[in-house]
Amino acid sequence: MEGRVNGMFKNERHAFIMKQINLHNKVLSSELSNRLEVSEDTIRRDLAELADAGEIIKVHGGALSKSYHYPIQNNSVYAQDSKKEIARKAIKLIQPGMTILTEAGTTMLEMVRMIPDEVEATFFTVSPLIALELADHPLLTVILIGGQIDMSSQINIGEKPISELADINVDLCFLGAHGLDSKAGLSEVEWKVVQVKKAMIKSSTKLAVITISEKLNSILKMKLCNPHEIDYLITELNPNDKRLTPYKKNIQIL
Amino acid sequence: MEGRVNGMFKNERHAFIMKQINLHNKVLSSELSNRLEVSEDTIRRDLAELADAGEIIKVHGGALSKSYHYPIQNNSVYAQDSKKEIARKAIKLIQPGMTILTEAGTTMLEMVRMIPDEVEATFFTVSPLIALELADHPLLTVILIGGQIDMSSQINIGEKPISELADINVDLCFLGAHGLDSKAGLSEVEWKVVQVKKAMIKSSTKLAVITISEKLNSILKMKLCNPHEIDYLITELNPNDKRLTPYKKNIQIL
DNA sequence: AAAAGATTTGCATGTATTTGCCTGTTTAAA
DNA sequence: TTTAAACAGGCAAATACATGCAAATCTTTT
Repeated sequence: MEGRVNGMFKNERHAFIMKQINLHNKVLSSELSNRLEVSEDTIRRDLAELADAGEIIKVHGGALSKSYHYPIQNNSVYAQDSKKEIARKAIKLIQPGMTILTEAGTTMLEMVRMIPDEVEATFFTVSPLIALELADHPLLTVILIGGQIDMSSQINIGEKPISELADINVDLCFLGAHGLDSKAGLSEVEWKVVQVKKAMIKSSTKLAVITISEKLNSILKMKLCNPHEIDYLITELNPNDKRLTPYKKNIQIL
Repeated sequence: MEGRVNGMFKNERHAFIMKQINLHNKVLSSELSNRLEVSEDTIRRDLAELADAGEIIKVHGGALSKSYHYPIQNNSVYAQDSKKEIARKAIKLIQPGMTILTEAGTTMLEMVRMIPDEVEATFFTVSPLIALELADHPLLTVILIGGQIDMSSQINIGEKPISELADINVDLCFLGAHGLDSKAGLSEVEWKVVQVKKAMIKSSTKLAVITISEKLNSILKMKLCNPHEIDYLITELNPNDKRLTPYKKNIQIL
């Protein structure tokens, strides 16, 4: 029927797939099909060939790295759809040329994955995982703020990131919420994490808080910031949902 | 029938094709045929000649730059086993309480995965992926040296990591080798990467070079360090293998 | 300068690859 | 169990390819 749709050779596709697999240790046929703009059949054949060559391990729906082991276990799918919806809203805040600061978390990861390839912006982040995912986007400049890795929060903590954050000034900061209350504002559990996030807030002109509705109206031990310091609140709910009413006073709901 | 349509000789076409390939990393037969106003047969013959001469890599529908495909595909079954063997040797260098600096690369990743859980040490790294993998080990302290992510090398580059590296002092540095020669020492392709790796070497008391034997006896554009600056050389070969003899003068072979 | 030889190129023929679509089947999750 | 997604295999179309050949051009020789 047709030889090659766009200008990508089979070899290039294979190379791309291998790169993705080396990076993420897994690929989904559907995603590849989308990204490379070829049919799923073609991707299936590609994966079959690579698997035949012993380069990857084929599984139902995609393929895995031959030496897989990876710190990303995305098995709590319960809120997957919500997170996608949140991500969709959050991406609208990203304007071309912006400088953006993000933290870690599955919602953030979901958002980062949904950023279109055409977006051009500069991202700072304290999360290695987010940084790697961002770096997949061709037009993004990604700057990882180093430090000691804290596995429970998946971000870099300590003195170094805090002082580095003090030196930057970004347009927009995306934070997840562990605790969020209309009166008490953002709160956290861990002191070390709070220190870093406070520094993140201080470095940013605007603050967007991203969270699933479950986390609303909860107050945790460590206070992070007041409600009026938050500029945008993004949840999976409709902005007019009455659960969001208490927040409307200070915050723009998306 | 007709020899040359317009005023372009075969050599000129070849030169043009090489220019295009160096510029875009790939060419399409159809495009070239259009652009140069010759038949696709002629282009095919041109590409075949250039491929025979080893200048390019021919693929169905066009050709790719040699350097494009080179660094990507090194995941044969054999190489995988070699990397495990290398990793086993490298781990023996890790003593409890040590401070260690590592770069990126699949061999490094393999090594990091094989580190036993009981090992207690401090790791610095410029690779987000390695950092995440290291952070899986309960007793390791992992410090990620931040900076702008360079996707081709998978490490953080730029001024920041270099100045940060200047502030630390570690017992042992693990480097992979892109080019290694008994007389010329370590070499690299990319300037930006060289800068970071030089800083890594400077911060370290001992230097261990990790590489599969394929990479031995190769010299690349950018020099990284002299052979006598290398303390350990780790390959998948038996230390008594004669291919390693030239290196024994300056370096301890594991 | 003319003839002979070599090279280069386009064309025609038949073959091979690549790819999307179609069918029905298997698989995995709700 | 039911249902949607993923799969395998076959088919058809569009290219891409290899080969042989003849014409045009270039090179060498006479």
